[in-house]
Amino acid sequence: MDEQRAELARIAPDLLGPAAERKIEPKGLPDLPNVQAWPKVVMRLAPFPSGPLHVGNSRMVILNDYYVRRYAGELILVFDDTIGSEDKVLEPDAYDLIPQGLDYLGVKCDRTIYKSDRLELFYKYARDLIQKSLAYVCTCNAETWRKENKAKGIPCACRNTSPEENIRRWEKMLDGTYSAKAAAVRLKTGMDLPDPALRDHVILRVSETEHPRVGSRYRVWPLLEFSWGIDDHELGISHIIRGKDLVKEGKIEELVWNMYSWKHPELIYYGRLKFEDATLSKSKSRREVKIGTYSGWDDPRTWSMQSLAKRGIDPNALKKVMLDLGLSLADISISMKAVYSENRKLKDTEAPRLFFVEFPVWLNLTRVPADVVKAEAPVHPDFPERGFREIPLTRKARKLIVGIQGTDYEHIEEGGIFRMKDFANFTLQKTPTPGALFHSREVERIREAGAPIIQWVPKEAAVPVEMTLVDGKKITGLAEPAISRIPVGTFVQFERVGFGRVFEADPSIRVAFAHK
RNA sequence: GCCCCGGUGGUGUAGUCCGGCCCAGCAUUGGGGACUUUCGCUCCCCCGACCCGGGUUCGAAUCCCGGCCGGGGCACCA
Repeated sequence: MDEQRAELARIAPDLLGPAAERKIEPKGLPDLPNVQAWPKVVMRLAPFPSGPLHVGNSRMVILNDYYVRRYAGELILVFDDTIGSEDKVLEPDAYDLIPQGLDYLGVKCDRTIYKSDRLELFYKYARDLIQKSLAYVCTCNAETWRKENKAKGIPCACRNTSPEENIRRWEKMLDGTYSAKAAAVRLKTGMDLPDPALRDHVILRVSETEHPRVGSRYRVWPLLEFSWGIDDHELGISHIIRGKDLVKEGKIEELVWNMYSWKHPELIYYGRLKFEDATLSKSKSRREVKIGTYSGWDDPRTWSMQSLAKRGIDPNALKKVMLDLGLSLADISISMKAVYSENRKLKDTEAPRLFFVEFPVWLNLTRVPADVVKAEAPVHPDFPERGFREIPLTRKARKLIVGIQGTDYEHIEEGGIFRMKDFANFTLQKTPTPGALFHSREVERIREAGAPIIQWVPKEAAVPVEMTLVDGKKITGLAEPAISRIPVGTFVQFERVGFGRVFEADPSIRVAFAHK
């Protein structure tokens, strides 16, 4: 290699220079294509309001927001609230839940638009396309059309009817003569297209379903590919970043743009994203929230932005992970561990430390010097200036009892030495009424022995705490008294247990577990 | 059946367009260690990858051809 390079330097030195100086693309996300062709980068978020934003949807939001900021562009929130279908149902609450999720992510939209306000616009274009014979009203049975026409690439009789006849049929769709399924508008994309998925796709159809915003004012609704074919142009969208589940729709959009000779927004797709440790199902979440098996839209099992906020997940942790995925078209499967790792880095320094014991085994302590009436533990080990939490050691009927984690009790052998963190060293007595014998106070003794240092709670002052786990299960445990002075909303660390956020203090303390 | 898209360590990603700065970088996970009165944070170390086969070339993760494997579309859903 070096020899070759030397040889090249000898025979053609000028070839080396430019190569060496060639601009290396910055690491990270690529530039947006063809930016110079647009007066301004304009992008859009187009959620279907069927529920709150969840971790899966967040990729779309984060990516679009990132690029809009990078190019100082404009971001439009467009509720893609066409009528949907039997399994894609509009959820009225989503109109509030989605903006809440955007707030959590720190995403600001320049304006908000509702697809359901724009039906007349789509009708205008539909009529125009029909008049130009670029679209037709098809009254064939959907299933037979699929089998006999689409699959075989054979046009149906409706395709060749006159524009006048088609306008008459169009009026019948609007006035209710045609009921749902009886007729639909097809775009003349071409029956001879090699890809059957694209052949004369339906762009508007009849639905009698009531809409949460506009009620039953409209009975003809556009499909995504058509409404966006129009709106991406009408709204001046320059760049579209979305999942590759929409590439077929993108192709149909392009056909619409071509029919009107409109400039094409740049289409950028990314692959499917799965989480190894999170099952994302809006319809299931919706069901469970409705019947009350989930605590609400902030239940951890929904994986909604609300649920992450409740658990104290920093939105920047999610953003970091999502941006790290880039714009690859490959389907990927990642773990929430990546988000948790970022979150720990971001929030470890702020989290006050506390002791929490889930299934306490009560130990009767003996030979603790009488002058020991409290223990002091740092609020945060790396920041002594934040002070200490006091853990009172109150005797009752001359007994001093503390609780340790059942698993710790199991793991420490009879007579084994261990340390109750920030308190003292003991030897364990696995007698019928478990106890522990005071051994010493110095932590050095434990270090030398390599013995465990565990968390504990005093029986007399322990505070009951309910903790919601990631799987929705609620466990009840006891925390040290200092937790009573922790404000609601604080991200805390239960030492040796994990991080969580106090989301309620009255009437009792409740914590949402975040991660280890 | 017809169409489309992917394939770099366990996971994700950079590099691929414009072949040599790549015996492949980064992050995370896992393992080990330092620090530490937490199984946290921080720091250090280690394990670990270009799907396969041809071809072009002085040189291929990168270009060409052929396979293999995987994902997806073919809804009057978004």
